[in-house]
Amino acid sequence: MDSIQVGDFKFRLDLSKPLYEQVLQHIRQAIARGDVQLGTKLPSVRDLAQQLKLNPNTVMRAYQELDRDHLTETRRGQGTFITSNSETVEQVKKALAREAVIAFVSSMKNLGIDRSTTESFLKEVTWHE
Amino acid sequence: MDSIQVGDFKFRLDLSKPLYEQVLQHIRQAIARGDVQLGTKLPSVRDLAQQLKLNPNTVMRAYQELDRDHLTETRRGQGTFITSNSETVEQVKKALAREAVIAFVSSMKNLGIDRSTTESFLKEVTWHE
DNA sequence: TTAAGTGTCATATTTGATATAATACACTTA
DNA sequence: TAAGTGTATTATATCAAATATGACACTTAA
Repeated sequence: MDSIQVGDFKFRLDLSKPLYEQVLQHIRQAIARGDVQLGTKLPSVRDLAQQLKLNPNTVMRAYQELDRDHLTETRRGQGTFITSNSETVEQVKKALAREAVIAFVSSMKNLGIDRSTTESFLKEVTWHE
Repeated sequence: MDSIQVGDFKFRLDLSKPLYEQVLQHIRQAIARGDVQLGTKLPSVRDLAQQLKLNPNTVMRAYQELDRDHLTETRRGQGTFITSNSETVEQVKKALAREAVIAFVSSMKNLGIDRSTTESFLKEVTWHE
């Protein structure tokens, strides 16, 4: 259990990818899953940085990308808040799902694996929700 | 069409990932797909490097990883040859497919998307072989 | 008004993986 | 022997990521 709980969010960081990207993904997924209430405030840049032992700039980069996707809104002097627009969340969620599907299908096709075989592979996976 | 044909292999390199990794993937996928005959010789390290305008060390790194997976065998002074063991190829192919499936399922679960919804997404994809 | 907490910006520096450059060595084959 | 193989070594260059540090503008509550 090398994951860190900060507010409503759980983070598990490693060296496989850029840290700012991992922070971004964790928060984005929490929002997409509905693990956090819409409209609530994210931890402050400095807070999160301190708790994750990261540089504030690294956290800020993640927050700015969330803003770009309109998953968050930043109010100067107040903080960064999760959007209250559930439709935006739904759109982003679908977009991310689509990306994942495209990447997956591409991988399988690159291996020369056809549709039905891919579906078979998928059926073999035990799916703990 | 910014892809380069070298022997039986087609390469399309970009800046999204390490070059040695892309070279590795292209060759690995060609073998897995059965696009190249088992037992045949890969382009020499120097040849491939020259044609792809890469450093020989970069190509060598890709070749060494292929060797590690036993997809190729290197004979000193002769070159690097694709394995003749079709079972090995089949194993690697399955392993790569499994990896892709695992990663995909993980992504979908991280988004809070269940199995049946995932299957629906998959059905929406047009699958040109 | 003030102080603390917010996001933001700018600049410089460090770090680590990637890639290149240039040689050299050992082996095989024609 | 010469040309073609893979391999190893050392040095250097490059670039994105991450850090360090300090400053600024705004909001809120004391």
